[in-house]
Amino acid sequence: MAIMGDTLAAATAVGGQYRQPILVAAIEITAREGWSAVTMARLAERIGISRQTVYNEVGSKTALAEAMVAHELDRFLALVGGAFDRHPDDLPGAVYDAVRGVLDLAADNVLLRAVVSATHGGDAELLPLLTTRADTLITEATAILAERVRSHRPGVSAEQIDVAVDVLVRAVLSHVMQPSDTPARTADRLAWLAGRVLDDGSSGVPLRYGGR
Amino acid sequence: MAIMGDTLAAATAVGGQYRQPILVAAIEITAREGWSAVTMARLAERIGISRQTVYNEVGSKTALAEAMVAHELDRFLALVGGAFDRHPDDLPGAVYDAVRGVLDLAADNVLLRAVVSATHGGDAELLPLLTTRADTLITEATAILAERVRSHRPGVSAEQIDVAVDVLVRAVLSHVMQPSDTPARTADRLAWLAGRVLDDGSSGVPLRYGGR
DNA sequence: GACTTGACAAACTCTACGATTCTGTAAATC
DNA sequence: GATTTACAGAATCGTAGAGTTTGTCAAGTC
Repeated sequence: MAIMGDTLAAATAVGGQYRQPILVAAIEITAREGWSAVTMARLAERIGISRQTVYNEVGSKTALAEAMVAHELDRFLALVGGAFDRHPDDLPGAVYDAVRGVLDLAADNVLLRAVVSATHGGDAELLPLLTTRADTLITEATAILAERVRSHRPGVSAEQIDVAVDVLVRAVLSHVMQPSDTPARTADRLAWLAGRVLDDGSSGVPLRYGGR
Repeated sequence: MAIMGDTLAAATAVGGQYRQPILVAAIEITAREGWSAVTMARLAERIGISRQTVYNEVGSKTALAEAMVAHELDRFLALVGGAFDRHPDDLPGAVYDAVRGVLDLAADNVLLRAVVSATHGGDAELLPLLTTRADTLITEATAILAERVRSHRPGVSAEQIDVAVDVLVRAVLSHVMQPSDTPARTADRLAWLAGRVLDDGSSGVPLRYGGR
C-alpha cells in the first residue's frame, strides 16, 4: 500500500475541478451545522456553481457522504503513514507521532470523531451512511499499521505484531472518544507500550516507563 | 443466562422486596423490546403489584434506569473480580478469564452493550440516561483492575500498570462493540499481551505468542 | 404498615395532514 | 462544459388533536 494520498487520493481527487471544493464545503457545513444542513442547493450557492454541476460531480447525496468519509479517512491514514516515514528507525517514535497526530486531529474534527464513533457502535445521529466504510476502519487501520510495523520489526512474529497493533488501534480509537489524558501523554504511554511489546531484543529500550 | 445475578446482590438488593423483581423485569423488557417499551404500569402488571408500589420502590423512571445500569455494571465488574480471585498466582490466566467472561457476557446482553456503546460515544437510542454512570465505566473498570493487577505484580511500577490496564480495558470495550475474533482467541491474545507488558522478570513467561 | 385504588395535572408520544423543501433527472440554452 | 428551467417523487416541517405515561395525591383495604 502506497503512502499518503497517492492511491487513496486516486479515490478522491479524481473528478472535475469542482469536486474538491464541494467536498470541503460539505465537510465544513457538516462540522458546524450537521449533515442535515448540507443541501445540494446550498453547496452550489456557496461555491458559486449550479446545483446541476454538483450532481454531475458527486452523483448523489449518498455518494457525497461516502466521499466525505473517504476524504477524512485518508487524512487519518496519511497521518499515520507520515509518522512512520519520519521515523524509519524508531518504532516508539513513530507510534508517538502517529498517536499524537490522530488524537490532535480528532480533537477539533467533528467528522473524524463521527466516523470513529460509528465504528465504535454509536449512532452519531449525523451519518448513518458511513457504515459501509466505518465498518472497516479498524480493519484498514490495523492492516496498514501492521504493514509498517513489520518493516520496523522484521524479527518479530506476525502474530505478535497483529496483537500489538490491534490493541494499539483500538486504544487510540477509544481515546478519541473518551480521552483520559492529553494527546501528548497518551501518545507517550502508547509508544512506550508498543516498544515494550514489540521489543525484538536488539534495541536498548529501557523497560521502565519514563515521561517524554 | 449462565450466571445468576445473585453474586453481588448485596449492592443491589437494598430496598423493599419488590425492587429486585422490578429491576429484572425492566431489564428483560428493555433487552427484548427496548427501553421505550418499559412503562411503570407494565412493570406493575407483570409482577402483580400496583403501579404506586413501583413508584415507592424505584422513585422514578430515571432512577429505574440508573438502577438497571448499576445492576449490569455490577455483573460486569463482579466477573472481573471473580476471574482474579480464581487465579491468585497467574496474571495472564486471570486476564484470560476476565476478558473471556466479559466478551461472552456481552455477546448476549443487549443492555451491557448499550452501556459500553454509550461509553464509547454512541447514542444507542435506548438509554441517553446512562451518561452519568457510563462516563465512569472506563474509570471504574480501570481502577479495580489496576488494584487487582497491583497485587499480582508488586514489583512493577504503578505507572506501568496504569498504562497496561488502560489499554487492556479499552481494547476489551472495543472488542465488545466490534469483535474481530472469537472471545476465546481475543482473550488469549490480550492475556499474552498483559503477561508480556507486565512481566516483572521473575516468571518464566515465554515471549512468543502461543495459542491456548 | 404495607399495599392498592382511583383520580388528576403536566408532559410526552402518536397520528394525520397539508405546506414546504429537497433530491434526482431531463431537456433546452448559453 | 456549464447553466437554467422544469418537474415528479420523497423527505421534512409545523401544526393540531387524541391518546399515553409520568409523577403525586388522598382515601380505602388487608
